[in-house]
Amino acid sequence: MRLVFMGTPEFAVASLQALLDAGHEIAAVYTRMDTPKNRGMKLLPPPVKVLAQARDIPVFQPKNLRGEETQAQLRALAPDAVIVAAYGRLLPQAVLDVPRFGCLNVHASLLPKYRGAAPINACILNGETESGVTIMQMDAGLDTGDMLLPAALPILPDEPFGSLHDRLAKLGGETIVRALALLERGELKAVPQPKIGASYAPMIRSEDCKLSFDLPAKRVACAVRAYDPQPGAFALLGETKMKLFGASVAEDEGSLGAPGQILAVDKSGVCVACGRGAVRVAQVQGAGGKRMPADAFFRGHQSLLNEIFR
RNA sequence: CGCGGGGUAGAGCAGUCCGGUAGCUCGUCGGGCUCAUAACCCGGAGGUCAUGUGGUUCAAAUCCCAUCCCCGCAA
Repeated sequence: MRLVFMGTPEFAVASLQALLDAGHEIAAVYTRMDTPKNRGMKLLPPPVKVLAQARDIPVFQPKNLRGEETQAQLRALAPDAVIVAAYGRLLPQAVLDVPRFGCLNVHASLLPKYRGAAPINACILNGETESGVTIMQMDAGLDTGDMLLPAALPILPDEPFGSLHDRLAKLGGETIVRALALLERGELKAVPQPKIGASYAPMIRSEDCKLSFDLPAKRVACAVRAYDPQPGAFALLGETKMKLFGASVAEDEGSLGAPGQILAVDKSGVCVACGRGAVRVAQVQGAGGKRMPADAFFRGHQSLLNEIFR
């Protein structure tokens, strides 16, 4: 099939790769503009652009898709379908109307749950045991279009965001390829999203990553995992901003100390008291430092052992 | 020229301001204790203090200069 692909981050790369591997013709790739990133504010291309250029696929990076010229350009590409995966831009109705089969979206949740920008994080934050991807027929709303093909995936015990992200990205690629095969045979059925059970997963703000040890251990552990490895859940230990990774529930019940108090450090990590129970955190990252095993960190920062996470 | 931290033993750090014997917590090796141990006790090995064979000095991990490398924040 002749396709146009729209996507930006690492999550979308897996889908683009899968479409290429499946032999689809990618007429062009739309992605967001290069943005200043990293040390020195270097201008970096989005991951999708890197892959597209490596395959000599034309890349377009319009500011948005509302312009008349941009839309004419898309029409000229004459795609059978537009595949969208984490593009980060809204598609106006004029764009949705261009392809014969419309625009299909790869969304990283089992709709109608977790519509929006950060479904994977929200899913882990809420302690879900199952997630998945949904191929959706896009409409003018935000992730409100008809469902075409869902694919579920169990979340592993203590699985961090990064791991689930990678597995969902892979599943997304497999599922969009499968969906297109069904579409070509006319076997893809559109099912409206149920009204009940819909939820919205907003973009992550940095303050969302601030941990509160007053919460039960289970919720603290979920919060750590939801932002592991990026951008990293954090708390203050003394004057130092500490990021925490690799959390699991150490004790489910009871009060073992003041919330945020360090109970023990060993090879498996640092054990921190919560409002109820305690969590074990395997790795930490101090201000200006790199991520390392908790026991290694505290070996060199023993005075911090008496501080309270807050 | 976005802001900032750092390079000292296998790991994580202190020492640098105020130059003067290379230190801490671990790991490792050997020995001891123990029914036993990831526990405890004793002992040992392991460092050109990133680089220059740079400058200052009687003397540089420490002060000055230059170069290389690493990392965090923010987006």
